[in-house]
Amino acid sequence: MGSNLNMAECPAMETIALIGGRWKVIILHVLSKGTRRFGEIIVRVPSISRKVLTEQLRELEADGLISRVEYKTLPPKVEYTLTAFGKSLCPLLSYISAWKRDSEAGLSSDSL
Amino acid sequence: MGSNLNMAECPAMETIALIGGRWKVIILHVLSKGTRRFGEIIVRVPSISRKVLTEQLRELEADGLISRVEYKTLPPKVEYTLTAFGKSLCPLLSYISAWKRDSEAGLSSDSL
DNA sequence: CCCATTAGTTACTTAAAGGTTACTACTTTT
DNA sequence: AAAAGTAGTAACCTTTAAGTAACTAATGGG
Repeated sequence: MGSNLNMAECPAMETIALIGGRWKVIILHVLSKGTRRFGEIIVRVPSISRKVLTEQLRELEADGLISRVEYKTLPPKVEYTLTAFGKSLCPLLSYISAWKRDSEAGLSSDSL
Repeated sequence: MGSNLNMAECPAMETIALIGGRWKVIILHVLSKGTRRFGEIIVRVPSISRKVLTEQLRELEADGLISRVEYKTLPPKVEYTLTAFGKSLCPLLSYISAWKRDSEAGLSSDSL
């Protein structure tokens, strides 16, 4: 408590807060391929529980990265889609992935 | 336990694991300006405790992002420096910051 | 009547992260 | 003798994240 001053001054930290959840990168990646239902997401994110998936989706929604549309059919159907804001994250995630793969290609990681 | 299969397949998640610690981005930012001693880092990272700073530095060192050099003088002196691998993160952090600032510039965030 | 289906929720437990306070080591300075 | 300075450690506590298992709602099908 009382240590969030830094956050406010550090855009990189705010971004990490947005995508730093245990499963958020994978969920975002799944949704980058298109709209998906709850059940479609869960089978594509191995070993996540329904409770945790629900939590992560709610947070992503609260942060404006995804939208949730509920159809009042039986059985229920809920669709999740990246918002424009969420889509704007995709190049960033690609960049992050690419950095990791490049670093594994051995350029500078064996300096120790 | 037993859910790390995904991590291994997701470079972006591995990167987040590297820089996702509560203070890592700030610490990396401080060190991007040059070699710093423990006491110099702590005054530049407001409200971090010595214990937590030590922990974060140890993790960054274990991940190969920074190096730690201890001088056996009195009083003690320890210097922390970004490795080449750590330096390779700087452009990525800039990119992440820039994305956040751009998104705040209002382009797509007001879609809700 | 009972089962399946979908998208959850509830209650509970465990693990990890973060934080506070006090203490240590060793030498120089007062 | 006591205090200052540096870089920590140790013991302990709190908060947050994550995970498990069982349960719900509403309806169609057998």
